Amino acid sequence: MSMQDTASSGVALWRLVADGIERGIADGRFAAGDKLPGEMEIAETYRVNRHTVRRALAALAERGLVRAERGSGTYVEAQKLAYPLRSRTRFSEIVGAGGREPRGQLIEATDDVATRELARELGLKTGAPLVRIEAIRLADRTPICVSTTWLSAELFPNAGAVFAATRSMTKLLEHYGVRDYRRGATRITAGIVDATDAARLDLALGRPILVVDATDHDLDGKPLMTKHSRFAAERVEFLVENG
Amino acid sequence: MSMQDTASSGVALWRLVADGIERGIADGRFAAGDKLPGEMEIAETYRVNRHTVRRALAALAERGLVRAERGSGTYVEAQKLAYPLRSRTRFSEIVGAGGREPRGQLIEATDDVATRELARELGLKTGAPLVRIEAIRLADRTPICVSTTWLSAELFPNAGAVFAATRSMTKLLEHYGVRDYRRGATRITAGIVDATDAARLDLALGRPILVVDATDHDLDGKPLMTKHSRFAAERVEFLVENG
DNA sequence: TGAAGTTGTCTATTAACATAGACAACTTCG
DNA sequence: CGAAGTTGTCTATGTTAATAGACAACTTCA
Repeated sequence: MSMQDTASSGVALWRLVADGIERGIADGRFAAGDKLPGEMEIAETYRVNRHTVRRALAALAERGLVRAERGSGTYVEAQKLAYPLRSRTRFSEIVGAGGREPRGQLIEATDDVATRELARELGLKTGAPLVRIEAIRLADRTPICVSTTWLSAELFPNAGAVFAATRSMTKLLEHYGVRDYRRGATRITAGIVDATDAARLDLALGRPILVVDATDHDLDGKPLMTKHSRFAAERVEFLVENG
Repeated sequence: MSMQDTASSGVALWRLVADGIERGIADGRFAAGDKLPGEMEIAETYRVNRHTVRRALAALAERGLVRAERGSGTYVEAQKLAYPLRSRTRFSEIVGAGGREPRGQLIEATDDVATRELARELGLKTGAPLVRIEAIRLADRTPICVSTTWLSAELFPNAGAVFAATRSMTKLLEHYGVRDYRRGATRITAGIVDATDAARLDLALGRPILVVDATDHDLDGKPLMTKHSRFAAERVEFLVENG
C-alpha cells in the first residue's frame, strides 16, 4: 500500500500501523509480555515498507506500549483501566480498586454563566451564575481524563477554592453538606483529541477520546453538577453493567 | 502551526482542522444550517494556512457535513443518531424512532469454534461449535455499525441462513422460539477504524469508532449471543439512561 | 452601482512521508 | 561455532502535506 493508491485520509501510514498493533494489544491478540511478529512480517501483513513499520513501533515504544530488543524482538508492555459506569461512580474508588493511586488536579476554576443547555441540565435559568472547574484526573502518574464541571455559583460559593483544596468532587460536595449523590443520564461518544486536551492528557494529536456528558443529582433527584469529560481511549474501557 | 514545530503526530494538519470543526458541529457550537466562520478566520484560529483550511472543508464537504457556497460562506448540514443503551435495545426501534429506515445486511456467516473468552461469555465449553455472523446495520443509506455476532451452533442451527432471510437478530431469535431477550454487561471503548471496517462503514481511515462488546440473555439469564460491534463515532451518540 | 467579504483556482517552495536496498549488530538455537 | 532471524542505521528517490502569494468569480449590503 502506497499513499497514492489509497484514498488519502490525512493519517500517516505509520500511524495506521501503530493503531492496528495497539488495537491488537487492546483486544488481547497480543498480551502483556508477548513478542510481536517481526518487523518484516508486520510489513507484509499491512503491505507496507519495513521502515514504516519501524516508525510505528518507535511511536508505540515512546508511549511505553512496547519495548524493542535488538536481535530478539519487540515485546508488549501495557494494560487498560476498567471503568464501570454505575449510578454511583467514584473515580477514586475505581482507580483504587485496580491497586493504583488516584489523583486529581485543578487546572482552573472560573466564573461562568449558564447557556440554555447548561441551565436545562442544572434546573436553573439561562444566564444563572455558575462555577466552571477544569480538572484532570490521574491513576498513579498517568492522566486518565480531563473534565469540565459546572455547578451553581449560588448553591456552591467558592467551589473552585474548595476543589483546589480537596482535589475531589465527592469531598467538595461533602463540604456543602451533600452526603451522597447519583449519576443521571450519561451520554457517551467518541472523537479526536484537540490540542489543549492532548497536552493535558499527555496524548498525541489525533488519538481517539471517549467523551462523556453526565449530570449528577442528590438523592431527591435535584441536579448538583453537570460534567463534560474527555477520557484517553487508549487508557480506559467503560463497563455498562446492564442498564 | 507548521508540521515542524509541533510533535509529529502522524495526523495531517488539515485533518486536525477538519476534526475540530466536526467537533464544533457535534457539540452544537455550529448548528445545522449555521454559517461557519470564513476560511481566513478559521485559518487564524487554528494558526494554519488558508489552503489547509480549504482542504479540511473539502473533506467535510465530501462527507456531506458542510456545503460551501461561493461568495457567501460555508454551511453546516448534518446530525447524529441518538442511541440509548438500555437492557432492551433494538436497533430497528431506535432508528425508526428518528424517522429513518433501519436496514440490516449480512456480510458473511461462517462456522467458528469458541475461544476460552467466547465460551465464558456464552456459557459453553472452549472449542464448542459457533456460528459467526458478520453484519452491517444502516439508517436509511448511512452505515451505522458493523457487528460480529457469535451464537451456539447447536442451539441455533443454520443461524446464518436465517439471518440472511430475516435481516434482523430479533427475528432470528423469534425463529428459534425466543420471544424476548435482554442485554447483559456492556463494554464500551473507542479506537481507530481498521481498513476492513472503514470500507464497510464508508468511513475514512483514521476515523474514531465506538467499540461495544455485549452479551444478550433470555429472560432466565441464559446467554444467547455475544456481539462485538463497531460504530462510526461521527454518526452516533450513546445514551446511558442512568445505570 | 460599488466596496467589502466570501469561495475558487493557479504557481511555487520547503518539510514530512513512504518506498527501496544494503549492511551492521545482536540474539537464539542447533 | 555457525546459520538463521532479529533490530539498528545508512543512502537515495519520488510523493504528499503545508506554506506563501496573487487574482478571479461570486454574494451581500449599504
